[in-house]
Amino acid sequence: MRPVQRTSVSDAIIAQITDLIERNVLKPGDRLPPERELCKRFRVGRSSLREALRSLSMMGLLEGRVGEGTFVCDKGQYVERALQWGFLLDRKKLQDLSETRMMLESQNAYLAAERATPADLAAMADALAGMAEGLADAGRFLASDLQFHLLIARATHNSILYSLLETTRSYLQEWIKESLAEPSLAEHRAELSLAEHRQILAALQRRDAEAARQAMAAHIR
Amino acid sequence: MRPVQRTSVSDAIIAQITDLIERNVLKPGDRLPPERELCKRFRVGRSSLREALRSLSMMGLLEGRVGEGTFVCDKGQYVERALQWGFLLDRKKLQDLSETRMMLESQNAYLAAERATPADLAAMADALAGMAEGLADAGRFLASDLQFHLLIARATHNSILYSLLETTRSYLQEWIKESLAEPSLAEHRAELSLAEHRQILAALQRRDAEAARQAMAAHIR
DNA sequence: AATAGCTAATGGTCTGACCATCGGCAAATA
DNA sequence: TATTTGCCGATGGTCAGACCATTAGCTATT
Repeated sequence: MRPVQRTSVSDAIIAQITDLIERNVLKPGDRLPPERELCKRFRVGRSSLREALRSLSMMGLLEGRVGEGTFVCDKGQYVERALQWGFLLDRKKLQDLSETRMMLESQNAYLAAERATPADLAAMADALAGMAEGLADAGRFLASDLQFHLLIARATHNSILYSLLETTRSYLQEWIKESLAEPSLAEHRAELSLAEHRQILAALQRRDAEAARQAMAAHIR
Repeated sequence: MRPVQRTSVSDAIIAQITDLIERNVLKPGDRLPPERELCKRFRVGRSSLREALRSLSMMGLLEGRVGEGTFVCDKGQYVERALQWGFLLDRKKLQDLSETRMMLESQNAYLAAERATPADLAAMADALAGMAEGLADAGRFLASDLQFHLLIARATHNSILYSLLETTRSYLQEWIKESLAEPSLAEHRAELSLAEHRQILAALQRRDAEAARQAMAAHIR
């Protein structure tokens, strides 16, 4: 004998809808049928359906607009929502997350050195140029900085690694902002950061994987 | 003029409850008042309340047990769950996943070499013994194998890394099973695998992080 | 051609009801 | 006395129906 499988109606609906989104039957921007219609199709009450939709909204997969309908969010939104609960993180967890990110980034740099296409490298160079131009404009500098890191992840041509790094994106952004926060050191730090990024890019262009990894590790540290 | 803030009842409830948990007024294991009671306190309908509770359950903050009540989950599993949802969406790429796993495992070995406690190492030795005894018993061998890898992840004492590896585990378990499936090679492979595990453990015991990483990388490759 | 008003559709919320399950208690049983 | 059985109330899970606020799109007035 073994524990019987006890399924909840809402969970079943959640599973079905996420499956549809995964299989791309429901594409970002698509509108779902009205709730009352879904009730009839799923043969469930509106409460159960709404609990499911609410959970999916909370995860950033769906978005309900009064009077219009329920829509599929474009991918990537779910991460922001999820990490919006960041304030619940205790210190240990922040440390763990930071460590995980550093590991991901340095290893990404290693893989990127082996796999980056000329187009990838050109995009990174662009991002670096953006950082250089934005030395005085903190907002632009940060945006270019973030883009640079994401471009490296993309250059691994590994969707999982990219998605993992993107998951930590908002946390990453906050971290970058803080690291440049002190007004007195801002300029100096920015220049230092820029120099480090140039080292990373140089290693990538040389296809020197080990150097790229170490440069990235040093940069983040 | 600016867009007026339109607050949703469920969101307000979610905010209140998460706030209570954050301030530790609600501790893990605590039981919430019954739903009908909460309705009266919050002055809301049961639908809205349940949508809120359902979302919190989905995030791993609460857990509802029929006939008993609603309880606060222990040890925030929310981040892990968020990450889990994160890349649940674009699997399909076993190659990428496999590569990610190799990266995680080798890096885990590196960290574990620096941080494993004597108890961690002892547990790994036990798992290795289990593998040795299970050379003839495929099921037991695989179970010990899996446990060994999880123990390494645990030895990093980084909850995020552990949960990431555990998540990839379910996807790759089938694959591991198949890799040992060929009857002719089974014994040979198992012995080889055992030897490789011994090398990894030896490196961990020597606190040789680099060797541990390389041994793990070689093993998985 | 532009605006104001109307209408239907839709998500958001509330209420009341019924069901399945669980814990605890009392009665029946050994 | 100790154990089992059956029952009852509490609770989460589900359903159905209703009302409200908002939205888009159409219509008629200006």
